[in-house]
Amino acid sequence: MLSKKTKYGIKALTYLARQEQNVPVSIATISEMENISLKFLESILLTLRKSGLLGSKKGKGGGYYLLKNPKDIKMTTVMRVLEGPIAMIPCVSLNYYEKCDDCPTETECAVHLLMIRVRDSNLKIYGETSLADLINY
Amino acid sequence: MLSKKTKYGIKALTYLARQEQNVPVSIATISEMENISLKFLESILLTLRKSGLLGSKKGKGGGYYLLKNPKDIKMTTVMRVLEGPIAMIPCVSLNYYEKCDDCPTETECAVHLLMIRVRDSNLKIYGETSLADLINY
DNA sequence: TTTTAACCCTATAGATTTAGTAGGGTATCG
DNA sequence: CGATACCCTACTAAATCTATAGGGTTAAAA
Repeated sequence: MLSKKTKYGIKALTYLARQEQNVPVSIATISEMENISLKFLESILLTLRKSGLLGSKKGKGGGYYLLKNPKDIKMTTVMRVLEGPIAMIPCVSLNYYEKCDDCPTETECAVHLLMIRVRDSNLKIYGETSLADLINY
Repeated sequence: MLSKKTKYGIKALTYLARQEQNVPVSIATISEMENISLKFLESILLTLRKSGLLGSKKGKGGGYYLLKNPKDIKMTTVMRVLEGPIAMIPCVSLNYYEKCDDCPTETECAVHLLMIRVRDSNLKIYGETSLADLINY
């Protein structure tokens, strides 16, 4: 299951991507427009800023804004920042690999084999989808 | 992330699928061979039996066995039984659909759009992979 | 018929993760 | 200076996961 954190994070990013000019938008505005709890959203946007996807401006007229063009923000990055590894199991993760305790040889593991297929297919989708692709409805 | 329950369940199913004859195999045997906690495995096999994938035989010489040919057991079924919905979010689930609280119109939701793509691609993989496909390593 | 192997089933508990909430601190603009 | 808005840490309630406990039932073999 996708966490609310990821869901809200993507909604916030697309809200910012839809702005005509790239001026700062306050947490409060995004919170209202997208129906997201203000304090929860605050912590999500903080994560996105620390990851390098968003910039922020403090004080009156401040808020968050995208640091890159929406078409240059791949969902692979967004998902890794918000949801964590794209692989469904550590033994097939490219960035967070970890051996299974219970498998003597992972090439013989059915789960391993299946999850490699799932990982590759999901990586393909996230890799060829950008923020810009998600706002053209 | 894939739960241990699903992981162990798939490993148990493939263990049964690898048997030459379809004779009952005890929980204890599978537990030892696949390094899975006996009691945890017991509850997983119970789930698989109740879902109609496995049959069981009580008493001495008893155990669990597949009710169908491995090539006729699609991973779509296995995943739904063990892990639950294949969709990553209820608003794109075919079998467990639920509307999001925060979305006025879901056709305009970026998350919805993205997760439909992910769901379809995963459904395709699970649909064209059978238990038999996973034991040919 | 008694013993033993093996599944049946419910309840519970500890650990972890999720989804927030609280509350004060800091920077900026007018 | 004071209002606005982000910064950051800590905490908590609820849910989920990963088992474990323990007794009950069935069936085959001695």
